[in-house]
Amino acid sequence: MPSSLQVCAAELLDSVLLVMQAIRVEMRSRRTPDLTIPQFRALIFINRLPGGTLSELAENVGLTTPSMSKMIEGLVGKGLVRRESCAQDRRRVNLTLTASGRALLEQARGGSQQALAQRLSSLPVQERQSLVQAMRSLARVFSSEEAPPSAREAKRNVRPLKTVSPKRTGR
Amino acid sequence: MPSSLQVCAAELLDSVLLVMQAIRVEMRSRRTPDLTIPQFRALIFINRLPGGTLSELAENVGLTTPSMSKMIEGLVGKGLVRRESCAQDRRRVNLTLTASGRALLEQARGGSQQALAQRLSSLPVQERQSLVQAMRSLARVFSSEEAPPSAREAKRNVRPLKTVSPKRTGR
DNA sequence: TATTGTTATACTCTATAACTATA
DNA sequence: TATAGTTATAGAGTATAACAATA
Repeated sequence: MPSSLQVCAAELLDSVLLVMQAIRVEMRSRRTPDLTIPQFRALIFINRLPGGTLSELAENVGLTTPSMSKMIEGLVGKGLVRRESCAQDRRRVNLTLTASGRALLEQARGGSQQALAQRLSSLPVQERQSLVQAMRSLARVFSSEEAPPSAREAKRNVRPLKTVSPKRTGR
Repeated sequence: MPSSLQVCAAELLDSVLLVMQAIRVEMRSRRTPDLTIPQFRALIFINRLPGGTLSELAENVGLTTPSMSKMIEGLVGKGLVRRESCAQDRRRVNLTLTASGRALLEQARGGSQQALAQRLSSLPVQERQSLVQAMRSLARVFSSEEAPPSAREAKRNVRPLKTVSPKRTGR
């Protein structure tokens, strides 16, 4: 049944966009919108892999290294991230969260989680349990460190292949 | 079991962020990054509710009306959206997709869907079926037109309540 | 010479404030 | 007077290009 895969992907796409919107609304609704979503994702990454480098982070979040360097500069300035040059290779930097960074991450995550929980509360318990199982399947498939080859290649090679850069800036 | 709801929300949050990242990577990887994600979401909304107004769209996507006005100006310029003043109330505008707009939306959606399908292909069929069910539960809970009261109130009221606007611009 | 990260510069997105047109 | 949308202006985010420091 070849359509099953496409149907599944379509349903996933729709639902993820819907849920993501709820997360955005929640993040915007805070009195102090402490974090942008890219910053949120950066903190999540650093928290998950402390001591990672700028390049790794940039690739994961999907920014160029100059942009990420600037973002990190801001986060260091706010005391959320610690940036230390690596002992073995002094060109690199090691990124870790400060206590404030961890606290803010937990707060942001908690707020989003709370907003989702409110919506989910209207689901029957059984459906919630199924949902948890499904989310774990998703996490397994999407969190693999090696991204699908096509995506990675495309991401790396698309720019060099272009002869005239169409000035696609600022997302 | 009160923790179950929180666990569910936490799993959902993690997974949605992961999947969203895959979608972003895919959209960025195109030769011609035709649409930003906010533009993508605007087209989705207009497609779902043709004839909607600028304010409705802005609220749904989560932009101010001036920002949305500018975005629409661009989309109209590209021939993707049709903007007509409303007959009953000539202050309002009715937004609809052009044929090109629908085509581009389908293309963008298809690309994202394809990227997701590639990841999902490694899931056993049974897990995919469970996933589809779970996504339908999610869609049911998150697509309700009346957003949870707290979120809507927060969104509307937070700015007027502030005495000193902390210049939170540019997301 | 190659690689990691930063600085310089420019452009896009989005916001707030002020305005126009209509109700 | 209140409301829908636009225009004016400014700030934040991100990109490309050029550079500095280290390997």
